[in-house]
Amino acid sequence: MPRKQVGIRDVAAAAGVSVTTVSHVLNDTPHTRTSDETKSRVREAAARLGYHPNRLARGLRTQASGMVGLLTEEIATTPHAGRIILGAQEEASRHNLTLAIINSTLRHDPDVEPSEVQAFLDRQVDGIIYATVYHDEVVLPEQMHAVPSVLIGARDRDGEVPSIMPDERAGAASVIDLLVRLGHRRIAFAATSVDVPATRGRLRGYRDGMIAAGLDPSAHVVEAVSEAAGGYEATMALLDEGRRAEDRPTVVFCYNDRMAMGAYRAAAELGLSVPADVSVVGFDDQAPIAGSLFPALSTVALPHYEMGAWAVATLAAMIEGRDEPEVAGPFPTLLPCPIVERGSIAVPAR
Amino acid sequence: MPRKQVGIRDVAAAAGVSVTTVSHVLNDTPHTRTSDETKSRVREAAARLGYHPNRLARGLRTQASGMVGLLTEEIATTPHAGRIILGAQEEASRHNLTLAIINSTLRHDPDVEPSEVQAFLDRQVDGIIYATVYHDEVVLPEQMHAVPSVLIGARDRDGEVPSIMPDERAGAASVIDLLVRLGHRRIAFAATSVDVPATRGRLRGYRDGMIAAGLDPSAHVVEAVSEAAGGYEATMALLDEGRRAEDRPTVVFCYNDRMAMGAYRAAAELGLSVPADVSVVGFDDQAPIAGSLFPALSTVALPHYEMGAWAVATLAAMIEGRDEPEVAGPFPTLLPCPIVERGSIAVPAR
DNA sequence: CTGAAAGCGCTTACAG
DNA sequence: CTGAAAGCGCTTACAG
Repeated sequence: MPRKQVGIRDVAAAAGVSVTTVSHVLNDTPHTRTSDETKSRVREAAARLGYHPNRLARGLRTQASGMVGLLTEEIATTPHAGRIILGAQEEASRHNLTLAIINSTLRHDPDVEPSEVQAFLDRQVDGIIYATVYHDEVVLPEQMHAVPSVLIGARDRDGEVPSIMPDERAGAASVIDLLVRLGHRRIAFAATSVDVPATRGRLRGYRDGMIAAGLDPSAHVVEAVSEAAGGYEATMALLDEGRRAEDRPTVVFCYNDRMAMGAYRAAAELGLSVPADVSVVGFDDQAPIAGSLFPALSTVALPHYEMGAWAVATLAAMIEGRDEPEVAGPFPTLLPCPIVERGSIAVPAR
Repeated sequence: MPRKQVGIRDVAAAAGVSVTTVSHVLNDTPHTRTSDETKSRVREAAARLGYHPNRLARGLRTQASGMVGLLTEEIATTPHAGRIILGAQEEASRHNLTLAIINSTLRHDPDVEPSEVQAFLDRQVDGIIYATVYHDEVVLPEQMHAVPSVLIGARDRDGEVPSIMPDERAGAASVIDLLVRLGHRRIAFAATSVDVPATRGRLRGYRDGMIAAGLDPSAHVVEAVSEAAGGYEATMALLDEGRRAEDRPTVVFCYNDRMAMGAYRAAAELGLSVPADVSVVGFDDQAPIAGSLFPALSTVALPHYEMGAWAVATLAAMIEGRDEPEVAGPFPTLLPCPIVERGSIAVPAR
């Protein structure tokens, strides 16, 4: 069934020229003159025979495989990994690169597994992306320096590798700014205690925003598990602990969308309407929650697609030896997390 | 920085043998005798130099790249694509294959884009997987027959290519069976009208189950959009349209988990408790909904990981020329959709 | 038991 | 303006 592949020699024979000429014409090799007549004969023959250069052979010869490797940490458990892959893949296509993927199992130590990097190097990838979401700082294995590398979601402990992270802190602060401008003053934060970059950044951003507005950054902060159940408990504690209505927070800003789901339920049980009685804000813009709640959840989006695309674009620049600004640092580059306004925010009742 | 790679010649020189011998030893070539002493000298030299064979060069020589290509339709919008990729990748690792990924844009016509297949063929992939979720039948481009190919989530119109799909129909029927055994009789189905394989299969399964139990398969079926809002409306219509409690369905089985989310809200607004007053069942086991609702949603899981793994395993068998049962057909192979029981089902109140 | 040599399908100095 | 030839790093008949 795999009928013999047509090679450059077949094209050369059909066009009555040498393989050298075919290569020059098809690749538009610079500093090479070929008569227009020969060129069109070659192109016509290539098209007629359905010739497609063997990228393996070309890669061996040029020492550039045209492949980049994406190592994702626990792709299965990170709901947004798909968008990182999508961004990386589409950017790769634009650079005529192919994306290879290896899933790395989640580890407690932040070190990248050398054997997984080696699998890519055996394939002669032109560059490697390591994408993590659970560590803020990782140690890269020696081999990773053999080719251009970039990091998504973490910082290289040795500071040598370009990296990019969402600016969770600024994203959280911008939420407070928006709420304050709407007239809110008693803005609660349902935090969580797991020690990952996201928890620290979002809490800091909340505090930044509160302080900038001259509000007490710790009056309305509670901690709970980062799931719907935790959001429920936190919201119950925040809204129901015998407070008079005029002391009650007018907004519950949740560490993530799952907690916001629990906040909705708590509000409903307390007979409070979202957003008329209490506004709710999430973080992650996690499908399908954000759009499936009623009212639809206002939240902060993570730039997953953009990080994937940035990683490949940066790699491409490094591979081509271009000195793009993103290659220069300082690292990590921080990407904005835009607020996605839906129906769960209103001006405070009083 | 990319210090010169060590090649097979370096190993040969270090071990004092020919490259032929190095190749034989490292690959355990059959029908080849090499003295144990030479073998260990070669292995030691390879280890000491950190030699890793160039897979590009080997692929060119053996005409087998060791890569399989996964073409996914609109990975970004299918929440479970990640698990297909994970299953495919882990199975690929087991076969010493590398997974390359290209995202295909969603089209209305069910034809695969030839240029995307060609991108893989240019890379000399040993096999191609096309994964779709929106079409039940696709037309494969001519080129796809150049290498072993398999289909996920759709059937090849020409019936030549092995394919696999979730058995949505049997999954839905098994839910009815479970509910009937618990004592339910008035089992409603919140259907949807979009014409994709999943909608038809699930509705058919519901009917199969109802008929098998001697129940009326159309008394409690309503249609709505396949989102939370549709589930809310459907459930409202089902539970509230002036029915007496003894006519009211005791279960709302929803086309998908998003609709089930809306069903919970409707029940809450009607003052009905899940599952004491009404049981709710979803379909998809879509993270993070199923586990974030309270009570946690009983639903039907889609075997995404398994389909990804099956695809690569089948491809590997075809590539190696083995006649595994899965290569024989008939197609499509149907994979079971297991029920995931959580807290949203109870025995009916009366 | 071991090795010299051809060749996979390209690109690229280099020569004419 | 065009082509002969070397070589990328391997594997594999084939010979000894």
